Amino acid sequence: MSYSIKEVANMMNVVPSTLRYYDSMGLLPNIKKVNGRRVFEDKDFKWLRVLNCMKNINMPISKIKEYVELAQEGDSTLKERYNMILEQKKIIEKELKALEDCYKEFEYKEWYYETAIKAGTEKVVENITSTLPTLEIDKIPKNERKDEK
Amino acid sequence: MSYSIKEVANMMNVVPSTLRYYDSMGLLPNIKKVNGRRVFEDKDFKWLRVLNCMKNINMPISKIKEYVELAQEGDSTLKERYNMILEQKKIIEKELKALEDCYKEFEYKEWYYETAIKAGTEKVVENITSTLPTLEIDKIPKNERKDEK
DNA sequence: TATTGACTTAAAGTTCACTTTAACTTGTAT
DNA sequence: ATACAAGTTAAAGTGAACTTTAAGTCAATA
Repeated sequence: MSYSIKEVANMMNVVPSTLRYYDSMGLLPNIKKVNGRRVFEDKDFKWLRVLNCMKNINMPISKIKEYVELAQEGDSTLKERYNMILEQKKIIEKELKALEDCYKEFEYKEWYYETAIKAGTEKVVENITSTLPTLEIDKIPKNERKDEK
Repeated sequence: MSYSIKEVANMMNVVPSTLRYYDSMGLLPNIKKVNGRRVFEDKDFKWLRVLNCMKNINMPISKIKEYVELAQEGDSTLKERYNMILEQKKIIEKELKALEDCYKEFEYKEWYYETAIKAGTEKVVENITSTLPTLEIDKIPKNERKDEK
């Protein structure tokens, strides 16, 4: 099967011009062209899935491009790519942790507003909040902070 | 206890000018000023934690500002704020799901490169990948896709 | 044959979230 | 007294990731 740029854009939940932009940045190597038009084939989706994933974790285009270029060079770059994957995995782990902490904060806020709405005022709830556990902001270790010298 | 802008910036892992920018955008209401200088107090950290959290989930500044303005208006906006929280909770849930799927993809990639490096070539692994489960990109329901008409 | 619709490129424009700069004020240390 | 460090504002600058525009190509249909 083959797919037009519009079809693939729909699958990835972006507009066609975004895919053209990615292509112009070198993120879509080896895409077939027929009469000057991009034709996506089943084999391309293996990479599109990874690309979609890299975009989801806000990996910068420059970094994705770097990965693409290494992949183009073949087996000699296996270790480098492996290391990139390990590094990104760590970044995802951090992001997941941050998101989970935020989720907890929002779960608390949900309860906060439910309680406040029942009482008709948040004055009541505000006093309870003082017993909240400390959150991410308090847990950032000194040595990981910016602007320290 | 009171804290300078630099101290608070360190705690939030940003630079002072970022906090000044947030302030200029209305994200830091009711911050005390002494001799024209911002002085952060313990009571401010309740909001700073929430702000930190909202930034973590990439909530746009305009939306955060909206929330701040509602909070400034007092109890009459409790329901509106409650709904914003519920909406954001849903967004976090989606983001968490996407991140988890990406994590799986990267776990697979880790195995992929470990196998390829052992074999000295990725040719061997490429054949195995065909049996991989489909990922997020294939699961996006038609009606949630952009550019459809 | 003419029109329509989906594509193409190159280049300019937009948005967002900072970041930097320049000129200035204030409190503390020498 | 003077210099320094750390803060201040307003305004201009930056970088990333698109998005739009303008002008054109091509294949299928009226």
